[in-house]
Amino acid sequence: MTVRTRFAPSPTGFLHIGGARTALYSWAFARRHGGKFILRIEDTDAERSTRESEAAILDSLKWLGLEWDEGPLFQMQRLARYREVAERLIASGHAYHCWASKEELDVMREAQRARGDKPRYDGRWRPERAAAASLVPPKDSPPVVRFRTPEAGTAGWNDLVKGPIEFPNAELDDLVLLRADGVPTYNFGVVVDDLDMAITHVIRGDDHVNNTPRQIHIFRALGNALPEFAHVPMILGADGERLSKRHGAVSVTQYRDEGYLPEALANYLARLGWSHGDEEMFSMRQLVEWFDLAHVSRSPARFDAGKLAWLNHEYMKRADDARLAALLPPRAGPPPQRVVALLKERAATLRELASQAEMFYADPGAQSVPAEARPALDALKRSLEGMTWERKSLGAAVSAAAKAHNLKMPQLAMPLRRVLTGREQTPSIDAVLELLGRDTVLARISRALA
RNA sequence: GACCCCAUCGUCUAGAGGCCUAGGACAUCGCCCUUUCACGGCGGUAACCGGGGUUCGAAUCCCCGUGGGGUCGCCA
Repeated sequence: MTVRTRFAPSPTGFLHIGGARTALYSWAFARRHGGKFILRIEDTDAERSTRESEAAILDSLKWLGLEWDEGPLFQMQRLARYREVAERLIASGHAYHCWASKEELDVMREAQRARGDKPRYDGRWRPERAAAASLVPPKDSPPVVRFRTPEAGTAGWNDLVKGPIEFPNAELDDLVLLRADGVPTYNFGVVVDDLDMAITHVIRGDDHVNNTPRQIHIFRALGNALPEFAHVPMILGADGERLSKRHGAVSVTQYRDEGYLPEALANYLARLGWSHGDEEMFSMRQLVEWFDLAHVSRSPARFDAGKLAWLNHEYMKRADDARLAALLPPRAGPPPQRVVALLKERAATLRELASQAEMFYADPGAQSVPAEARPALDALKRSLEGMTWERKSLGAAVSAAAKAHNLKMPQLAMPLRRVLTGREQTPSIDAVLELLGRDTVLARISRALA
């Protein structure tokens, strides 16, 4: 049997890093086993689903390199199928119509809560109970379809990351399968789709653990074997709270926009909650080779922006100059590729790289020079005028000028940095001179000396 | 509150009864390199939540506490 996994986001917002990691694991697992990774869009929440979110999610997945083999498949295009399956469940006695209004249910839950009970549907429209209570279906309002959940016994499975999990059925109630308008609810859509798509391994967030027993009952009622389930823990903020906007960037697109490299984010996310011994840096290729559910952590992990930045920096240092240059905003001046070669080692993100690159593109304006450095700077200027414009000799010229005027290297190099770039923190001075070019260098020194 | 799950350095983790006087990485601290800032090199501080068992032996198994997270919708 070939492995088939899926990622099933609802298009109600950007792709969060938690979702991205789930998708990554799901993808890696499929690839690892030579299976298929399928994308499904759970757009049954008409209120909140948007095309923009859908596009953002697909973009994020592609950017991370998570290519899917089938889909995207849209639930709203499968309404007839859900209705058909619901009818089957009604026919077999596993589901029934319910006319309880939302107001009525609110009152019921309120009363349960007041009594200290867990709020849940009481099964009042189960056919036998409705008959016993002489309930009559109202003519004007169409019913929803509810699932008849077993009242005794338990539902359990062997979770591929958490191990055996079991819920008493008494904890569950009769959930809605189909709304009055025929749109399926989450738990029903998932089961029908996972069945139709022949999903073998359901890898999803921890927040779905409680839905699993309900889905198991539906799978069984439909007479089907269960897929394997694997619930991966949540990602929490640095403070241990559920990740939210106030923790800073939480969406994949935000990280992209802030200048992170996709392979770095993917690597970080993969490592956050999964391990292969002590490996910290690995390619997607290696991830696919190594990935296994057994080494996914069972407890939630805190997101560490500092470590992500470190990893990104590592990838930046190793990245191809031309590639990084192409990712920077275009500027007129020294060849971006050479600027990148000089700076990538000192920038943790593309954003930082771009801002540092400005030292080679923006005119720093007039800079003052300490009196003690003026004679040496003037001498340097003269020797620069006719010399070969090559890094090694440029460096020699600077140190010669400093020595001739009894200055320590920093006493000349620092003012020179300021004059040329407006900054005191730059790559080595000879490299700066070379890249800036003779005309610019001479013009700026003259201006400073004037 | 009920139910479910979890628990190793500040953080991410290695660890599947003896290999652990608990390893790695980020962060942090110190030293070295150095014309600045970085990079790099070397070194340090730092953890098995608590209590009971089981065992010749427990970070690893069991129980109870405690703590954390998740879920209790015609939202996914």
